[in-house]
Amino acid sequence: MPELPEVETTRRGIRSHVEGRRLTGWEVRQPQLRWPVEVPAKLRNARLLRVRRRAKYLLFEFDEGALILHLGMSGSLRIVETGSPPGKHDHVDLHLDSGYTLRLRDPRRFGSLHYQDNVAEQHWLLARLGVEPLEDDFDGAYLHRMSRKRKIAVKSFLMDGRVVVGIGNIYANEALFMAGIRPRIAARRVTRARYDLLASQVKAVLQAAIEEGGTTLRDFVGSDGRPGYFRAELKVYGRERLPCVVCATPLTGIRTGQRATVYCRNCQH
DNA sequence: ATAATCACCTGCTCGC
DNA sequence: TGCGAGCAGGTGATTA
Repeated sequence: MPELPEVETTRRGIRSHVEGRRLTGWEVRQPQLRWPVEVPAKLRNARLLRVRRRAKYLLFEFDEGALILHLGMSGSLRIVETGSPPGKHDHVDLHLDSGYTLRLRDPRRFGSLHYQDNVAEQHWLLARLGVEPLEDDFDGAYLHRMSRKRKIAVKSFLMDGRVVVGIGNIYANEALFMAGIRPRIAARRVTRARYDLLASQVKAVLQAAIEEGGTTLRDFVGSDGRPGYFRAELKVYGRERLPCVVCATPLTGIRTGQRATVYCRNCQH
């Protein structure tokens, strides 16, 4: 489940292989991802200037527009030699003038590939997104201000992409644990001071995961292309009924808004 | 307007 | 051993 750190790790892993290259062609073997795959004909021989990230989207910028890629739940990118045989779930190939191909694999097909002329952020998928969690405008004051009328669980609030992007289920659980906040508390009832702590813990856990991805980053050439998932560092996610790493109390597993939620009833209030 | 639910899709685990 | 059921999860669309 690529979350923001995994997407960022992917970006760093592939950028040196694609930036500055021309797109010589492509193959779309399965056009039905979450939305129909878009690769306009005018991109042939276009130069890929750079790869950026916005939320969990990877933006491949060309002179006149950008391809907008989302890895969904099961997507991954790898760099392969052009002509190497695709696997069952290798849905899209982008051929580069280096003799290599950027290959998208996505077994569950929750990912997407769109094209947007000019600035990628003008695309409807990106237009209403909230702030980036690692930028300075994401802080306790922002969370406090945005939550004043919100009755939803603070965990659901934290995962609302119109508020702040890139915080999926795994890191929402982790950040709330680190901040000592119970996931089901109404967002509007969390104090400014506690939002200060929550914002800083969100940054810390995402940054740590990105650095972990950097250290465990596999070679994106010829490998399976999947960055590490920070598994060893997770303190609550996937650990229901196991002892809390701080106080040894068995962790509580619940569901908030259809999502698996794990917390420590002793450490989080 | 906000909140809750649904839908998309496949691989994997589980119980029988 | 085989098989259906349930689950996982990002996020836009739909319903309440």
